[in-house]
Amino acid sequence: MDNISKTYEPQKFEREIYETWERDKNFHTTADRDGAPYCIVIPPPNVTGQLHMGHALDETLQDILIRYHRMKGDNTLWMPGTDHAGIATQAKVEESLRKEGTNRYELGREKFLERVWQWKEKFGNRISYQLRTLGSSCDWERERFTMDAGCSAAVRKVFVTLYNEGLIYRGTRITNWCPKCNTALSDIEVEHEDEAGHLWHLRYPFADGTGYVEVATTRPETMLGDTGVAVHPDDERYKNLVGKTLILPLVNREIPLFADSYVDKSFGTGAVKVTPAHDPNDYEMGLRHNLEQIKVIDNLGKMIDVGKYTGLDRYECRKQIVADLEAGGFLVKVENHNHAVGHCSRCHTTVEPLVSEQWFVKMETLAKPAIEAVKTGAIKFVPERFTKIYINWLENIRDWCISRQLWWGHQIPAWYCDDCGKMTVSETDVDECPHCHGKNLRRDEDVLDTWFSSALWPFSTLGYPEETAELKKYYPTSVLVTGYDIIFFWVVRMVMMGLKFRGEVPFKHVFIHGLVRDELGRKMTKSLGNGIDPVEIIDTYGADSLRFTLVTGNTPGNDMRFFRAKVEASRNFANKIWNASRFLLMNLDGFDATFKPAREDLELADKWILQRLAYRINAVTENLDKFELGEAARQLYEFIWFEYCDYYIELTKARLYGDNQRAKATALFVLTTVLEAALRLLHPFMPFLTEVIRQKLPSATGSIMLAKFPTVEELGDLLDKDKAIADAAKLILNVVKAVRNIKTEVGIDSRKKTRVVLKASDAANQKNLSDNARYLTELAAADPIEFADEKPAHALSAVVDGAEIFLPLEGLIDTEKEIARLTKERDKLQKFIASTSAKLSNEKFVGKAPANVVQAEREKLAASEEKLTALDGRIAQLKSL
RNA sequence: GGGGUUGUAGCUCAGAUGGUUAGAGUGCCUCGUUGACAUCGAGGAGGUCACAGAUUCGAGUUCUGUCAGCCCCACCA
Repeated sequence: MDNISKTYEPQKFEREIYETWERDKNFHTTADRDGAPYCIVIPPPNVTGQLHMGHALDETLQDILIRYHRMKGDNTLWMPGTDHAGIATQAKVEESLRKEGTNRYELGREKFLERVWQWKEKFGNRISYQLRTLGSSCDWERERFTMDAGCSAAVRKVFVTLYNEGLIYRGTRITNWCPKCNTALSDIEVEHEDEAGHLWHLRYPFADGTGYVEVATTRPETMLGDTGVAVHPDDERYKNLVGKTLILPLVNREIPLFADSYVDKSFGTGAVKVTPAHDPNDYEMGLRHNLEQIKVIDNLGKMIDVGKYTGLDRYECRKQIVADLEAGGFLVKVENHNHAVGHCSRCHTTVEPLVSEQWFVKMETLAKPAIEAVKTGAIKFVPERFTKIYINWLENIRDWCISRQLWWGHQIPAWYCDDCGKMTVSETDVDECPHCHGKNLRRDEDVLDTWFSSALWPFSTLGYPEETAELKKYYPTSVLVTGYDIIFFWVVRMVMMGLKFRGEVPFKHVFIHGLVRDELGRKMTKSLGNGIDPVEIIDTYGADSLRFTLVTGNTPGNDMRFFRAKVEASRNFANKIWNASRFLLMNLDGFDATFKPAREDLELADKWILQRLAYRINAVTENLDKFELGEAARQLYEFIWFEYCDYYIELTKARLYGDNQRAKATALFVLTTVLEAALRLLHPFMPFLTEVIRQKLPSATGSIMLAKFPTVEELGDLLDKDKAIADAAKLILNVVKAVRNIKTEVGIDSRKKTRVVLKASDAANQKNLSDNARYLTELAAADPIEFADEKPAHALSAVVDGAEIFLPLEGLIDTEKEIARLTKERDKLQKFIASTSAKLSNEKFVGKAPANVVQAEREKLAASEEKLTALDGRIAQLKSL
């Protein structure tokens, strides 16, 4: 036997074990291998930085599913990789440039991209290291990156195809613009937040001097770009005024008063100033009424072409405009007004709607099949409630702005000819205009939204656009594991692209998890400084402890709170397993490992633990198949700690320390068999611990991660399914608990040997107790044990289903207290009997409830009445003393 | 404005298809180092399952409403 330390010390073996697995290529598979395909593509972590606790959860869930299926014999592939995360990574690198006192424009595009690639190398490696630390069994030989050659080829092919089919188009539109990131954004990259703002009421005079119209606005600075004022066509207040001309204050531009049913009569004054160049609604109205678009805010959020305001920041300009309006007598009043304001999801700057030329994906035709796929069940969400969120979003989708004015990303494959002015979109680079054969071509400088390449991830990683063996074998993948926060960003787009380009859904299940929050339930963020580094947790408690913590104590799809006390509990569980194994190994030392007991060698305890094992195998398997990973983990916790350690190990000690070699060998065999199976069941959750222990067991060969996942069938003859075994065990354990209880109530050490007198309720129970009396001695220090028909008067007592228990403890018995204790017990029982018999005398219950339920109630009642009689007799006896 | 979700022991949370005398971890109290484990063992206290109705023989579990918290979506200036 190896020396095995007294406590669980994961730092001593986790790294080495992972290296062994990787060296032995245990993570690797090939398409031609046997087994049903099981494939997960990793949600590629952003190369912006290192992994956080949310990633640790995501990867743990995936690794559990992957390891489970690999052990089940499936041809299992976990595709790893990382995402270039265009805007996010670029922002990080720009920030570090700022610290060096330079910027990307000074560096130039080429040099800047070199810097980003260096960044990518650094954090990409860090992420791989973290994934390994966590125990992730991904196929590293297949690691991918959203900007590698293969993914780039996929992006080009998809872009060109969609363009040729008219599903990608270029157009001038009003889009969300981040003045700080200096790029367009898609709708979902804008986060709306309620802000306390103001509603300014302004007077716009009529050109003919007949008075004025009062408008209300939350953004007075945009008035510089106003080209009209709109009212509702049915608004009586304005009906006769529509068509008149107004003079825009400060600017003195003539603008029309017109009617549009978009306007809400009940809001503000019922009159809206219209700024087509800087508000999406006004933009639409502007189109309907042929209004001029006057751009007064530039890409950086500064005012342009507006006289004395030119060059001012938009908020600075607001102050001045308000002051000038007030001075001119145009400001009527200012009200407080809360409203939703859009912010850039990356840098939190207030988004500025701007008119610009961008590339879009037409969503409607792509969205329809994506909705169908979920409605028909081709894709199933777990938990199911996310289906609704997904469908609802897709049914209200708008075109997707995919161009970004960034440098880091997939550059758009479009070229403009300076000679003929025509555009060419091509999969391969273009150096000659196909229209005029001119050579003066400029490539579109924009890059694609990072989610464009992510959308192709399930098939680009499997080889697309090549028709590879992997693509044939593993697509559609089995399950996508991700957080609910990126359903819109990523899941829907993968489904759309998968259906469009493969004709099949990209995955059959979407397993959604929640966020990992801090101890107080707050999001872990950099600004709060409340993030916990998974690697730090792993260093102190081990990866297995972290994994177990992340997967237990919450329900799929719900957020979880993370704190160290939880990890400590998991670590203690690991330590428990460690020590149970240590106990076994110490006893196994020098013993014949090839011994196999006959069925007759097994005693009650053995049969019982094997029954429990069979039960847990089923429970764990069923729960894993339902994605109830936490429940599966809980089953194992209970089995190992409460059944295997608390009872079974204790019940083998007499045999292990006794002289009967065959009995000892039998106990060791069952101990080993059950532990080994439990380790395999637990392996997906705690891969390192289970590997290191199993390798020390004499029976095991090879890595546990390639061993078969336990089945009830493998127990074969050892498993005795007789229900009498469970009943017998239940009686014994109930007596054990009762004896222990009495002892501690009167202050006797539960391990101090005490004489116990038993009175069984019938012959079967009597036999059971006497056959297994040794167990009572081992678990409750009942010694000697006697059987009697009479109730000893001077004794402490208890009643369980099937037996009365007496502890004749002369000198320790306070009769009054004993009566009180038993009376309390009696009253509780009486209450239960009252409610149960009421239930049973209710004809409706007996008539309508299922027969088995009624039968169960009858049995409970009978047992309780028997117990009550015994208790009453006992109390009477004590009172007569 | 629409949608989702949560409200169970001091704290963190489990409790499919309605039927247990409602559970775990942690914390608390009492006791315990005879050879797996004090990262432990034995025992105990602690909950009218947010509130009000409804359905049912029976509801923590289904439905409706109320209150409270959280989240997502949303172009009322």
